[in-house]
Amino acid sequence: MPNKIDETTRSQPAGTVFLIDDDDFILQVHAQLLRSVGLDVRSFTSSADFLHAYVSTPRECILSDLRMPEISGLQLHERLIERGLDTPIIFITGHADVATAVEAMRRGAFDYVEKPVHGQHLLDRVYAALKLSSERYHERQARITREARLALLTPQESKIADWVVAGKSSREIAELGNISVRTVENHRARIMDKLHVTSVVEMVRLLF
Amino acid sequence: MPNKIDETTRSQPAGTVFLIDDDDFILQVHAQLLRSVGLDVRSFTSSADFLHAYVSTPRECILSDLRMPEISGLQLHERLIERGLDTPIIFITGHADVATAVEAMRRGAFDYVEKPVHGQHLLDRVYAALKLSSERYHERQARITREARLALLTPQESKIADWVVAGKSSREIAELGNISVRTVENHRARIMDKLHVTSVVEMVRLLF
DNA sequence: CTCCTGCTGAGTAGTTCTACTCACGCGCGT
DNA sequence: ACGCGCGTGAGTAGAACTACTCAGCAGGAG
Repeated sequence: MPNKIDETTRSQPAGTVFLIDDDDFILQVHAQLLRSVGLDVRSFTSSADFLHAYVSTPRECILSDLRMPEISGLQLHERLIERGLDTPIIFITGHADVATAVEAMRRGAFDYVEKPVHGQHLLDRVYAALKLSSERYHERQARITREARLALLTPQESKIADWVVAGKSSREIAELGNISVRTVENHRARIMDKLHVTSVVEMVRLLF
Repeated sequence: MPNKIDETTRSQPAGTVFLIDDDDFILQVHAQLLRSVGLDVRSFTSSADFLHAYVSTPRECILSDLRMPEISGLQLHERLIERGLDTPIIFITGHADVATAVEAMRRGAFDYVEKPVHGQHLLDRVYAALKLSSERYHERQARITREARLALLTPQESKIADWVVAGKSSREIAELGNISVRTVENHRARIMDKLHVTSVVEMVRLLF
């Protein structure tokens, strides 16, 4: 029946690799390697080009040269972090020094590979990076959902929600907030409604 | 009144540094630097000596040479990981190569410093490592407490506890376990008692 | 065999939560 | 001025949970 695999299904187990290198030849060699195993490859000859075109996907990683004109690999990494992005990034370099390598790793680079690159080794690292990316994507999605729900709450409601999650009973909350128990119960009902939960336990699991 | 500061209070804000280097001179230089800022320093001339004497403390880190006879720094790190220990480890090395450095960082080393060592820089990294150690210590303590509580539960009780945390009501649990609602309620009471919690919310926060 | 623990079940009573409904006052924007 | 969102409060009813007590039965340890 399914003679046509849709985009989502196809890109899910594979993934996207953003390739950045100022050397066109290297770019093509790496692209070919990655494409040969079914990965979606996007090539860029400069950090600026990449930063301009980059749109986050659910399962991705960055494979970047370290030494490049204008925006170096480390600077690129910094820019991404500034944007709040935690896409796994693998650096490839020919002329490596220990200090730079350690600095890159300390700042959270996923890996640091020296040229000449060994094909299978690179693929292994790329797959590991993609796996991490996928995990982070799902965490992020969960967080976004949670925050969207929280945003629906009025200030008073979220204050009361915090107390509920802290384990306070309606009566205790009433005392803490100098309001009646009935009002607390009304707020609780509205909170549960807005958060789409049916019990306190679900609510705690969502907000804790 | 408190003219005598007890051991706990004194070692809390400072911390312990385990120093490992096969070069006695280096060992003494580093020890002096660290002791000058009030840190508790334990020196070892080999990984084996250290591994034999090592007892975990709440706030500590390891400062180890990388290249040593018999058990190298990387191997030492591996042994620690095998033992389930995540003590922050800072490697110091004179003859560094990028591959080793990256490998060490990838495996979770806290930092990797090249000789000659800049005093203040090293101290900064040591303090950061101690901070991480302290955080992990508290997390670990919390986990141990939780597991100790869980161990008190009988098999049936922990099964029911899981269902409660999953948001099931007593009636639902009764159906799932083919037992009466009253029995579930009895188990719940005993569970809350054993876990030292006074509400379902506390229980969820403890076990989730 | 007897004792102890774990699992099961129930009675009773009280507290707490949930699900509805309705209502008043305040401030804000049209 | 009017509507609307927000916070406040309440009535009613039922469901769910908590806190005690008691008790039978199976299985393992002594």
